[in-house]
Amino acid sequence: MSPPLHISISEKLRHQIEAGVYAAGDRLPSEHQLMETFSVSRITARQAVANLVSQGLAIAYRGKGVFVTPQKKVTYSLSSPLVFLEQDMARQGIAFSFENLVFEPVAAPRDVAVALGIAKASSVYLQKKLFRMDGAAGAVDVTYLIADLGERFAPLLEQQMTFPTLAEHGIPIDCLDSVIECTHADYDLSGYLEVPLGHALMVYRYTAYSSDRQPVLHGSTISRADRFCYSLSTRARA
Amino acid sequence: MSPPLHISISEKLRHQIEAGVYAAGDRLPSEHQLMETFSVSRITARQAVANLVSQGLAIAYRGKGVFVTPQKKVTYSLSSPLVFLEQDMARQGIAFSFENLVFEPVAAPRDVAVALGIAKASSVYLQKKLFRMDGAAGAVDVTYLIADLGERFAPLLEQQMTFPTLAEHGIPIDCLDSVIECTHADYDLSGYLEVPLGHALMVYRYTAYSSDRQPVLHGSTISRADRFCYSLSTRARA
DNA sequence: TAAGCTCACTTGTTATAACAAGTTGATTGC
DNA sequence: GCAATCAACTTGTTATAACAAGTGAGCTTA
Repeated sequence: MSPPLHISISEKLRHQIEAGVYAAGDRLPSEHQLMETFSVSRITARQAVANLVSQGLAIAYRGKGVFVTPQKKVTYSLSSPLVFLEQDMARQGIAFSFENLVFEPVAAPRDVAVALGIAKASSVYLQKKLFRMDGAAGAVDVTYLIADLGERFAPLLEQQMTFPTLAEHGIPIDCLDSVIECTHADYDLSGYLEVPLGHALMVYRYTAYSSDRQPVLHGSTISRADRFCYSLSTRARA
Repeated sequence: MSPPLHISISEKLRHQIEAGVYAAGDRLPSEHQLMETFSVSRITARQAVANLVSQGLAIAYRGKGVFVTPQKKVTYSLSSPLVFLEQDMARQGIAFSFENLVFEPVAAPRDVAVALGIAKASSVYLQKKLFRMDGAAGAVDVTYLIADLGERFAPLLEQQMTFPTLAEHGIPIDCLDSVIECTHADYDLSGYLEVPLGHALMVYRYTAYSSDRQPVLHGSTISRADRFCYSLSTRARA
C-alpha cells in the first residue's frame, strides 16, 4: 500500500520546493547526495528526480545539476484575440522576436485542406516560426497560408508577423475560429522549445478568415506551459 | 550526434502509431519483445515505452501490456462560457456525472482571498468534485465559494452543479474572469484522473461575479488533456 | 600573467539481475 | 461440470555496475 520509494522521495522534494526550502533557480541535491540521504540506489534517486522534471518543477542540466524551475507566465487575452502578439508582449514588458525556421510551398494535409476549404493536396505555404520571449524559446508557430498570399508576401513574411503584414496590405483578419488544447512535447518540439520529452505544451489552433469570409490561413501556436497562459473575461450566458 | 537508443525506438514506435500500424486501443509489443526486436536491455526498452507514455501516446497496465491511447476530445465553447457544463456535454452526447469529494469550510488561501475580495484566512467553502464523462474520470473541479452561500446551499451543492443551483435561487452569474493554462499531474491528481505522474492537464481557472459585481466564487477545473479542449469563435480586433 | 590542461563533479545512457504484483488461461482436483 | 490452483505472461520497483559527456575550478606551463 505504501507508494514506491521514488515517489516518496520526489513528493518530499516537491513539498520542500513548495514550502520554499528550495527557491526558483536553486540547485537541488545531486543524485549522489540523494543516494546517501535516502539510502537508495542511483536508479531510484534518478527516478525521483525524473518525477520532478516530468511535473515541470525542476530541470536537469548535464554537468551542472538539477534546478528548480521558475514559473513566470505571459498572459494572452482572448477577449481581443491573438492577432497582434507583439503588442501584447510589449505591453507586458517582454522583448519579443521570432526566428523563421521553414517557409516553403507544400501539399496541404487533409485537416488543413478542410479548414481552408480547398482540395486535399492543393498547394499551400507552410511557415514554421520559433517565437522568443526575452531571448528564450517560448513557442513554435506552424502556419498554413493559402497559396496566392504565400507567394505574394513570401519575402515579407519571413521577417514580419503574419497578421500585421496582411493587414498592412489590405487583407485584415475579420474572424477567427480557435481551439485551445494541450499536448505533450514530441522529440522535435522538445528540441525547439528546450523542454524535456513529454513536457506539457499549450496548443492554440486557429483558422483566420478575411472580411469576405474566405479562410486565409490555418495554424497552431504551440507554447511552453510554464511561460504562457490565456485569459478571457466575459459576460455569462443569459 | 545520433540520438539515444531509447529515443530511436520510441520515435520508431511513434511513427508506426501515427501511420496506423498500431491503432487506438491496440497492444504494443511487450518489453521483452522490444528487447529482442531491437537487441537492447530491458532498461532501454522500458525507457522507450516510458517516452511514449510521457507523450500521452500509450498507457501501460501491469499484467496486461501497453496500449495505444484513444484521442477523442470533448469541446467546450468559451464563446458561451463554461457555466452549464451538463448541457454542453449532453449536446455532444456525453453522459455527465460528478462525484463530491470534499465539501467543507476552510480558511481562504491568499490567492482565493484576493480573487474574492475578502480578508486572508476568512472562512470560505471548499468543494472538490470529480467530473465523469461516460463514467470515466475527466476532470477535477476545486471551487471556493463565499461563506454565506456555501452555508445556505450546502446540501444542494453536493448533488447539483454550482452555477445552475445558484441561478435557480436568484443568484445568476453575470460575469466571469477566466484563465486557461496547462500544468502537469502531481501525485494526487494522477490518482483522481487516472493518468501517469506528470501527464499534461488543462486548467480552467475562473472567478464568477453576481449581477451586483460582487465576486461569488473562485475555482479551477483541471481536466485531462486527452479528453478536453476549449473552443472560441470571435471577430478580430479593429 | 594568461592560456591550456587536468581532474573532480555533474547528469545521461546502457547493461545485467532479481523480485513484486497484476492478469489470463490452462490444468488439476473435487 | 465447476471451482480452485498454478504457471506463464505482463509491467513495476529496485540494486549494482560501467562508461559517456558536459561543466567548472584549480593547477600547470609557457
